[in-house]
Order: sequence, then structure tokens, then C-alpha cells
Amino acid sequence: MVEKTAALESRPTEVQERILREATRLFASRGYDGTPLQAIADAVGVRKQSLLYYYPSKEDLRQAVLRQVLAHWNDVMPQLLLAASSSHRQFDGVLGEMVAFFSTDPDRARLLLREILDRPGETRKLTERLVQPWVRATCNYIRKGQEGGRLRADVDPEAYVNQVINLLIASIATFEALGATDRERNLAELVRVAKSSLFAPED
Amino acid sequence: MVEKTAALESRPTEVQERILREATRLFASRGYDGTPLQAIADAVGVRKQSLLYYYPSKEDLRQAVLRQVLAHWNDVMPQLLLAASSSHRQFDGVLGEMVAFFSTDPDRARLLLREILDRPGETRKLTERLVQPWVRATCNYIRKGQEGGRLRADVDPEAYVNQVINLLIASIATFEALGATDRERNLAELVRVAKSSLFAPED
DNA sequence: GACCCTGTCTACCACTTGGTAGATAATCAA
DNA sequence: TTGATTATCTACCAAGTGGTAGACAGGGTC
Repeated sequence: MVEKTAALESRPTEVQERILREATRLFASRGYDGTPLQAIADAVGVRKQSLLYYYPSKEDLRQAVLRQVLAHWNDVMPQLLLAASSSHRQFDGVLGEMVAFFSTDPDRARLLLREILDRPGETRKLTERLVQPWVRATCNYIRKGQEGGRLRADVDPEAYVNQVINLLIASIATFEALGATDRERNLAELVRVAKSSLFAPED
Repeated sequence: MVEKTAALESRPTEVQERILREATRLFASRGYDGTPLQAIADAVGVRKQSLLYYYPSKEDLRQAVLRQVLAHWNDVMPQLLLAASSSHRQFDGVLGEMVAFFSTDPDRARLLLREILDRPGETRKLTERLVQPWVRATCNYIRKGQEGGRLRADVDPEAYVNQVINLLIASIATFEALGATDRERNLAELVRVAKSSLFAPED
């Protein structure tokens, strides 16, 4: 008896991890409605009913997938905010880490973007709980920077942060469909746009 | 005999227009796979089989919806490029019109974004044919502006245009799910970000 | 051995989905 | 009137869907 109450709570088994991985990949690329449980089962190499053993319904699986991605996000972000030093460094660090988080696995961006499109209301509640605290912290940082003159005075902090998050997720999620130029150039330009529209021009 | 070969080619009937409108709305909000033909029929107030009379398959309907949105885009854009004057005005005009195009009907943004996620390859071909010419024109404009010193030298034209399009579509498509602030502020900040990361700081 | 628990399987089902076939009006040309 | 065309309907179906029931094997525990 390694685990009790299999799918609920406790650490995921090796099979569960594979299920989550394939489900994430397929939900991200074809969408929730466009992915039959059978397709996930095939990808894992197991019968459909074994999926339903771990996740009693497709909806349960969806939530597990989403929770896993958000949990990873919540693992990464807090320590970033603590490891702050100079203002430039701080912003670079946070933005860079966000770029890394999504670009090391674009499925994360695609999954979140689809979730936003498919369930706006639900996603709003989720993000308000999970990313709003961080958004507020960043806004405070921006306002202080504006007072100090390091950051442009015409920046609308809340709206700016929203736009940067938007840009980040969308850019990485849709890269392969739009990118004529290569990945590095696009990411570099993304960072440049975000920074040059925030920092006051240097004299 | 008002029309021949009903759904193909010729002008859409009044019913066809309603079908297209409801299909656009539903595809945009629930996605293609998440929208049964029955739901569209109900919204139009007609039997499912009447839909299949005009559009022999769901796939046909999808293409008609997409084509209609892109056609509207193609109607709006060309005259914009011709109606250019000063460089600031030109950019303002084009960007403003793009914002208007999507924000007067956010379903357009949502639909395109979903299409990009669901069919990256296909969308890539489409956009290469439809928006690449305009992208190239804008890149030339940017390069000239860079030589003249009006635009920042560190802008990567192709990547920049990609990012702005990304930002525009995603921002409008996901507004209701993310926007804590109001619409106007978000759009204003979007324009500010796009412009301040393009134009050289004024002395 | 007897017992239970966990995980995987086969078999099946109710329902939804996209799509077909064909009846039935309504409109218009001859 | 007659006949063809257009448009909408009713009736139906084959395939795929998420989900249930339950057999069965493999280990541990008593």
C-alpha cells in the first residue's frame, strides 16, 4: 500500500504523471472539447477506463491539469519577488523568469489561453486569487519607480501589467502559427517592448 | 429565383447572414468543437437541417465564418495604407483602425485567436497571404523611420509588428477574463505601449 | 489459506453529434 | 395548369462520446 485514496490529494503515481503530461499536451494543442479521453488514453498507452480510475470524470482531469500548471507557477513566482535587488534587476528577473516559465513549455501558455477563452468567468476568479497579489506588488513597484523618475510617468500600472501578461502568454502560445521570424528574436523583442515602454528614456 | 447555387459564391440571404452571425458569436465564445450545430440552429431559430442546407457541413460553415471576418479585414486595411500622411499620423491611423476593428466586435479577435490555436499550420498560410503584405509595408515604414531617427534604432521591425498584432488580438480577446481595470484604460495603455516602444524619445 | 485492496482490463450503455433521405410547401417560368 | 427550383421541415442513422458495472490478477496482511 503505497498510496491511499489514489487520485485524490496524495502524490501522483508514475502513471498519473504520464496521464497529466499527455492530457496537458493534448488539451493545449486541440482544446478540451477537441480532445476525447480515448486520445489521451492512446497517448499514454493505457485503456480509457484506467484514466477514469484516476480521474472519475473528464472535468476532474481538466481541473487536475490546470491545477498542476498553476501550482508550478506558484512554486516559481514567490521566491522571485523575494530575490529582488536593484529596480532594473528586479524587473529583468521577474520578466525573464516569466518568459522562461512559459517558453520552456509553450503548452502552459496555450493551456492557460484556452482556459481564458473557454471559461472567462472561472478563470477570472482563479487569476484574481493567484496572480492579483503579484500584480499589485508590481504596481506598487512601478508607482515607486515613477515617483523616483526612473519609470515613465505616463504608465498606467494596472493596465500595463495586464498588457505585459497578455503579450507574454499570447506571444508564446501563438508563436508557431504566426512567427515568421525565429523564436529568440521574437522573445527579445517582447522583452524590449515591455521594458522600453516602462523605463524612462535615459539621458 | 433570387439566387442560384445558394450557399456557394453569390450574396448571402438574410437567413444566411443570421446563421453566420450566430455561428461567429458561438464559435468565438465556445469554440468550434464546443459548439454543436444544434446550438447555432437554436440561436438562429431554425432547424438544424436548414443550416446544413446552406452549409453542407460544419466545416463549410467554419470556413464561411472565417472568410467573412477576413473579408471585412481586407475591406478595411488597404484604404488605410493609402490614406497616409505624416509618420506619426500614419501609425496612429493604422493602429487606431486595427484597435477599432477588433474592439467594435471582440468576437473577431476571439475567433481568430481560437483559429490560431486550433489550426496553427492552416492559419499560418492564411496570414502569410493576407497580413504579410501589410506587415512588410509596415516594416519598410519602420526602417525608414529608423534611418530618419524618428523611430528607435533598437526596434526589430518584423518581430515588433508580430508582437503588436499579438498584443492587440489577445488583449481584446481576453479582456473580460482578465480586465480588472476598464476597457478604455486597457486600450489606451495598449496604444501607449505600442507607440512608446517604437518612437524615439523626444528631446 | 482467506481476505482485502489496488490497478487494469472487457463489456456495455445512454446520449450526443454530424450528416442523409425524403416529404412538403412556396415561388416562379413556361 | 404544369413543372422545376428553392427552402424548410420530419424522421432517421452510424459513429463517437463520457461514463458505469464488474471480472480478474497481484500483492500484502491476518
